[in-house]
Amino acid sequence: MDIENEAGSVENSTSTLRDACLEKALEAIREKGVEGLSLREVARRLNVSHQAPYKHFPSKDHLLAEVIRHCLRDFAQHLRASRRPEGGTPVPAADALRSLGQSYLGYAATHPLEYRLMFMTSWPEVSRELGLASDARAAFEILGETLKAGKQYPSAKDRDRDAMFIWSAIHGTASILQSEAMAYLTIEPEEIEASVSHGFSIVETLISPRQP
Amino acid sequence: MDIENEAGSVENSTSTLRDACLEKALEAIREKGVEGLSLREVARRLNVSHQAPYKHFPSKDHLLAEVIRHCLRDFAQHLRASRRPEGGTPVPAADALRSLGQSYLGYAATHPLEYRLMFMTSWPEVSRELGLASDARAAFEILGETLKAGKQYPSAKDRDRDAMFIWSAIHGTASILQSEAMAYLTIEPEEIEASVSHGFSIVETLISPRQP
DNA sequence: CGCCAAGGTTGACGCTGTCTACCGATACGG
DNA sequence: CCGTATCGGTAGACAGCGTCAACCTTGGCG
Repeated sequence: MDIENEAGSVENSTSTLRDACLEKALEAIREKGVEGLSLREVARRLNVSHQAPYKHFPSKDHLLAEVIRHCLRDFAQHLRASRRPEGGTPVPAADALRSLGQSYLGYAATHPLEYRLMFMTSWPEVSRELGLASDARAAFEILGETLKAGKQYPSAKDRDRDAMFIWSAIHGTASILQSEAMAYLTIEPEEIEASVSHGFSIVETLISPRQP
Repeated sequence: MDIENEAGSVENSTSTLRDACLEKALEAIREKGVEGLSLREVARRLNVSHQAPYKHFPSKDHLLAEVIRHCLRDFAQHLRASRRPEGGTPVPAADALRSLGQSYLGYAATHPLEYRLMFMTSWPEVSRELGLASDARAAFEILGETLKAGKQYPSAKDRDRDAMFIWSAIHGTASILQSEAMAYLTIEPEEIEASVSHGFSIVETLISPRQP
C-alpha cells in the first residue's frame, strides 16, 4: 500500500510490490547476511503487513530463489557486455577470453554479495523446481561461445573440457579472493594482482598453444 | 546428564558434552542443512535441556565455528596423509602433486558437507576472533610444501603464484563438482572424469614445463 | 563447615515463518 | 445493475528459534 515510488520503473507496472520485495530483500541481505534475511523485515521496509509478501511469494525460499535468479541474469548480461565494451565494436577474438575473465572477476569484486548468493550459497530447495539451473547454464555458455570463436576445436567435448577447466580456475580465483580466508589473511594487493595475472597467462597459453 | 556413551572415546574425557555437541551439530547439519542447525535441536538429540550447550559455547555461532575448525583440521590431516599413503613410504616427488590433488578432490567428494562448511559457507562473525583462518592456512601450506619439494623456484613469490593458481583451479573444480548447478545439470560422469583429468594434466605441465 | 564455581535445570522474552480468517476493491457474467 | 469471485491487502495465532535470567545440585577446597 505504501510502496515507495522509486525513480523511473514506468515500464514495469506489473505487480510493483513483487519487484519491491526483491529489491528490499537484496538490500536486507546486504546489511544482515543471507542468514539474517527475514520476510517480516522485508515487509517492514516496505511499510506493509508481514503477510503481504506472501501474496507474491509462496514462501521465504521462493523469494530467495527469485533474488538469486535476478542475480544470475544480471551476471550473464554483465559477461555479455564484456564482448562489446561501450563503443559497440566487438572485442577481437584474441582478447575476448581475457576480457571475459576480467569481466568475471570484476563482477565478483564489485558485487561480492551477488556472487556469493549465486555460487557460494546453497540454493533453497525450491530452486530445482523453479528452474534456476537453466539461468546458471546461460551464464556458463557465454564462456563456451567465446572459446568457440577463439579456437578451432576437434570436437565439442574438447571445447567443453577446456571450458570446464577455465571456469573452475576462474571461479576458484574469484571465490578465494573474497573468501573468509582471504579476508583474514594478510597478503599484499600487488601480489594478488600478480597471481591473478599469472593465472590469466596460463589459461591463455592453454588456449593458443601453437603460436610462438 | 544423559549423554550417549558412544563406542570408545576413552581418552577424550575432558568435557564430554562439549564434544558430543560438536558431533551432534555436524549430524544435524547433515540432515537439515546449515540454515537448519539449531542449538535446541542439538540439545534434544543429547537428551539435555535447551540451555546445556550454552555452558560450553557462548553462542550458536561459536558452536558452528568450532565445528568448522574441526573440519579444517580433519581436512588438513587428510591431505597430509596423501603424501604417505598407508604403507609408510612417501610418494615420489613427481607424483606428489597429482596425489595431493586427488586427495583434495576425494575429500570434497566424500565429505561434501564438511567441504561446503569450510569453503562455501560464510563463516560466522566470531570465526575471526577464534582464529579459524590459521587452521585454514595450515591446510593451504601443505600445497606450498608439496610444490617446494617438486620444483626449484627462483623465489617464494613465484612458488606462491603457482600455489595460488593451483589452489584456485582445484577449489574451483571441487566446488563446481558439488555445486547446485552440477546437481541440476545432466552431464555424463565419464565426461566429468575426463575434464578433471584434463585439468590435472594442465597443472602438471605447468609445474614441470621443461621435460619432454 | 562455609563457600564458590561448574554444569545442569526451568522459565520468559522477542524474534521468526507460516497457517487461517477476514476485508475491500475491482472485473465480469446474468 | 446486481451478485459474486478473485486479487491483494490486513490482523491474529501458533510453534520454534536464540538468548537472558534465575535457580538448583554437586564436588573440591580453605
